[in-house]
Amino acid sequence: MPEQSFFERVYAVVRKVPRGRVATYGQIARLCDLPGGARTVGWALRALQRGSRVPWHRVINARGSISFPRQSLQAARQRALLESEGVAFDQRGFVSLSEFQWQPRCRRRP
DNA sequence: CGTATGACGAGCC
DNA sequence: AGGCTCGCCATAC
Repeated sequence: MPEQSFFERVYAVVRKVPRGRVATYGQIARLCDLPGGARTVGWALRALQRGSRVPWHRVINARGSISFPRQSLQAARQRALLESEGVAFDQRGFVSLSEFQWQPRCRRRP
């Protein structure tokens, strides 16, 4: 088995984020054993092809907001997808992480 | 192989 | 609140 790239590890983890929940870029990086790799997670998601099974829209930034420019079509699409899953945005466009952040049950211990 | 690139994050103003 | 700097790091070129 060839070693999977960091991107592939990111995709594997993001696929575990359940409907109606969100994760942050930094959270995904930590779950991939690369603390500080938040930007690289964004790079990985950006590289996704249309039609992938990776729920990229469930990944938002550490402040609970969408990391696309406010008025962009991408931001609107991501928000619509999240809202369709029941994720609520406040008046400023923020998601309450304490309410919606995904919390994996078990972690592997080396 | 050096430099550039980002869907980031923490801190500061 | 909103915007800036700086550190971060796997890929892209």
